Amino acid sequence: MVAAAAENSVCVAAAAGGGDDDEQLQSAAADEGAVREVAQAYELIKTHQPLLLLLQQPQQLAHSLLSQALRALNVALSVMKLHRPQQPPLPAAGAAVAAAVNNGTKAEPSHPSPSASSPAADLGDKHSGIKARRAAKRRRINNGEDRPSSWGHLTAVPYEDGYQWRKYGQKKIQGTSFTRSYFRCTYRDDNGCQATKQIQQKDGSDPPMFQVTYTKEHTCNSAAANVVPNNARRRLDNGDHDDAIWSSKMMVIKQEPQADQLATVSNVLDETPLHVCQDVPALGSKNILCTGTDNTSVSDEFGHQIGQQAEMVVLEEELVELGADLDYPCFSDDLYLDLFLQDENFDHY
DNA sequence: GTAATTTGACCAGT
DNA sequence: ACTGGTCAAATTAC
Repeated sequence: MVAAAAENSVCVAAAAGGGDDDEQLQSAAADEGAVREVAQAYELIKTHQPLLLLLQQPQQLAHSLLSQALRALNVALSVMKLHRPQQPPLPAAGAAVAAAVNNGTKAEPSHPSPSASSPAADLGDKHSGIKARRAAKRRRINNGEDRPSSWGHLTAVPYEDGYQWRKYGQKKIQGTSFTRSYFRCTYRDDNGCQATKQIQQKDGSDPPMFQVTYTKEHTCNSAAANVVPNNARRRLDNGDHDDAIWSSKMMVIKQEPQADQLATVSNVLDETPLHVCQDVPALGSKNILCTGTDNTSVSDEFGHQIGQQAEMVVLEEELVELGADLDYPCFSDDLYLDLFLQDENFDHY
């Protein structure tokens, strides 16, 4: 949950071209979906927090986990809100979404209405054909026939999104050093779920960053069934990782064993119906979290020593400047937020 | 045997 | 013609 929530903190619109009406619509819809998902997770944890604090032992660990997860989600919402100030109102989002989005300034939709350009003006325009097609697409979008549903984010853990995917293709993309992998929902044939996902490794950094692009919403109920797909787990178990992406994943798992473990913990918190990672060591044996103000050295959920207390203060100030609501007393850094702050390309999305 | 991945081929859009 | 996305037969793993 923490990882997934933090991933969403760098959630961006996938349309890279920019400057087009359709892409603005897509971007708005993408952000809308991202905010909705984060808010849903936020509300879920918030609702179950009292119960978990009663049942989980040790309570301190449960408290730390929940606090960090809530904080990560809260920061993600704040950051998304900040970077999309002209986001149109959300249609049917929950109370958390409304509270989070309405907390700040809210402007009218930035994209012009379809009626902004008159049909008469389009006539005689040498680009009337293109405009007509765009208008037709807008009509399809408005009618729900061709709803824009492409969104993506930059992440170090491209496989851990709670859904099960089946790889159906891989391609070398022009101008990139790494192949792009294509996935579709495992339940496409069973449930007709049309969700697809593309994973493109962006660089060879440590950890490697991946651009993950989703298309179409899930219509199945496979969410959170597995943090790491079974097929990926199988391949990792076998040490079969010739593919650049698989090897990258292997690297992530090998270098950050706690990441996989934390995802498992998050799974438990999510009331996951199917829990497949029951062979991991006991929580107490791992340094998953290090929170609080007394620590001189701070670790992220992967166990990285990410800095001293003073650096945490600096990071917190940066977040406040970004508009994040750091209203959680158990503040600690996490890798993804760190990556977000370091991501110079973020503004381009 | 079943299910998932790999990879070259095919197709549509530009 | 080129490129990205998908298909499907072959291959691999359990």
